[in-house]
Amino acid sequence: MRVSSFFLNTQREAPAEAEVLSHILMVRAFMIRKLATGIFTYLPMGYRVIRKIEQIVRECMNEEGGVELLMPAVQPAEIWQESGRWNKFGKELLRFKDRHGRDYCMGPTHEEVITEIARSYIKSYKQMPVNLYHIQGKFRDEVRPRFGVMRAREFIMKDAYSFDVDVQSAAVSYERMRRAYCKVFERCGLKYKMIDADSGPIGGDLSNEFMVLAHTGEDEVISCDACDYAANLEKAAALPVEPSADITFTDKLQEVFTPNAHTVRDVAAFLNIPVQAVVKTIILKADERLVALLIRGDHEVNTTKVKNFLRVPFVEFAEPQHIEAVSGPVGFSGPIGLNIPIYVDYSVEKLPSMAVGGNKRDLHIIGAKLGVDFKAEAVGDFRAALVGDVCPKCGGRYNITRGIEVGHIFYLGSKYSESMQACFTDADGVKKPIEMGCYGIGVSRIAAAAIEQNHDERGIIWPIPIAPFEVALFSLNSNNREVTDAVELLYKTLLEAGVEVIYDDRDERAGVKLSDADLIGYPVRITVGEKSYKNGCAEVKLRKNSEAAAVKFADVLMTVRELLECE
RNA sequence: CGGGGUGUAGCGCAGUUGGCAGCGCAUCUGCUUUGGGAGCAGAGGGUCGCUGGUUCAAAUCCAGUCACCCCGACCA
Repeated sequence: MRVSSFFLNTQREAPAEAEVLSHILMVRAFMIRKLATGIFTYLPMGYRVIRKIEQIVRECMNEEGGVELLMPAVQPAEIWQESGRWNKFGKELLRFKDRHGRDYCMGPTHEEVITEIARSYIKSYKQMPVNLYHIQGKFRDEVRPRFGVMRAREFIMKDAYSFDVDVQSAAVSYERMRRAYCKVFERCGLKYKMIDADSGPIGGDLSNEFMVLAHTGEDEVISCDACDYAANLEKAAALPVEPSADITFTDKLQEVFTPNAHTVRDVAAFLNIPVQAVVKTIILKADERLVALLIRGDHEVNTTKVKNFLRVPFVEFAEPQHIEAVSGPVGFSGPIGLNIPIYVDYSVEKLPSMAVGGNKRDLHIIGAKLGVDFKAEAVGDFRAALVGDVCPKCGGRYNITRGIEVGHIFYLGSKYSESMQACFTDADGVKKPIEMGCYGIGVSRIAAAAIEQNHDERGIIWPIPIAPFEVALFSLNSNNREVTDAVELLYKTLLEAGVEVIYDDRDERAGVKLSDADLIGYPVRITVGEKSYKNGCAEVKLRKNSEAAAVKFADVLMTVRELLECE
């Protein structure tokens, strides 16, 4: 490809709205253009990257038995009503009506569509296992799109769905996808981590996320400093923590007047005890009922854990009027005399006694004991993990790093097959719901994540497998006919050899071409100037290195091939 | 949806006692340049987000509205 006949318009300055580096660089390198909030055009340079990523995904999926199809972006409301998600999904689901007044939505995901297909055609155990996937534009009306294509409303996703006869077989399908995903991210040249994840609103039991490690990532990843355990903050186990040895605990139950003490910190300061000896009583709304959760003052509640423990669809903090109805004024709730179920975090159980709310304004109670002054419905892990917590696998300590979620795999079980009646007849003649799994990769997000991970002050440094072009070629003296002819010859040679080369044949000064090549981040750069031409050489340089090597014209092709292969 | 902020040329911005709409980059023309975003000379490009109000006069003051960005609850 010649730049003169390509469509390239690099920018020296990015729009002020671009905050993160990948967004700025993608705009400056003329890879994307915003049309509306969270809605982008992939310009030719950017689209080449997307296509490269798609192809890697395709190959890895096919290797593990995936079969590609293409489902529509617009979906009718009926199937969403059937699965029960038409009302549950929230405003992220962009709904609209057609000219006849029928309800439709832009597909944010395709469980409903694929399940509708599966139930129509998969009738026998002989037809499984099967894994269907497509790569397609999704639309989610995100509350706050940001960071360019990192969190766009319209984005390109690969989603796959597996269908199996039983749990054992589904586990094999899940494992194959896990393998395929690792291969995808490795082939894309990304440093990533597979972590345990909560399955979220899509549902199911077993779930892993694939995180690209980057400082600018939006997600927090817990990882062990000693072993390979890693988990989403939502999911990471928080083992019981013993109270500090130097605390003396009061034995005697006693009411204390605590004026103007509204936060745990205030109360601890007023009572002159450590924050960890003050226990918060949090009133939660779990589905339709209220429950109390006891958690140490220095810990935070993880509502996802509570939700999973109680096996309810959602858990949220109760409204003030509900809190007042069961436990007196907000800020003074306590477990003693409370007549809703009380759930206690492991670390609270370790406290010999504690300070708790008194269920009256400005009143706290010290010396309260679990099992004596109040009873727990259950004890469990309900808090968010912290840096320094003990790893459940090996006893090491937790670190927190940031990451960008580029892939997520779920075992769904029969969630959709039951609600949408996708059943098959098994070998024993019994009708059973199909066991499903679903597997997503954010294709457009991978491009952004790769930039976050691979760049310098000049621009992008693409990993070779997903670079828009492998090689950039140009003359440093475009006015010198001999030099230019030599470059033309090199261009022809590389092109005929099947190397993905972009030839910057514009009538520009060397500095312009060099800057553009660095900004766009082609992995290999070949230049010829008057000096090197006299020596019968071209200068070959890797984007990530600072030094160029002089290579005889006849050896350029071989050198390039070597570089592309071993890098 | 709550809190904060911004809308002036393709991009980055300036524009306060209210008085001819500006600068840099980019674009076009010519000459000179040509190994890391060239120099000089010239040119084109605007409904100052939109609507209404105050005023002889509004980019500027007031009201409303829309769009966009940043911080919080979602997700590939």
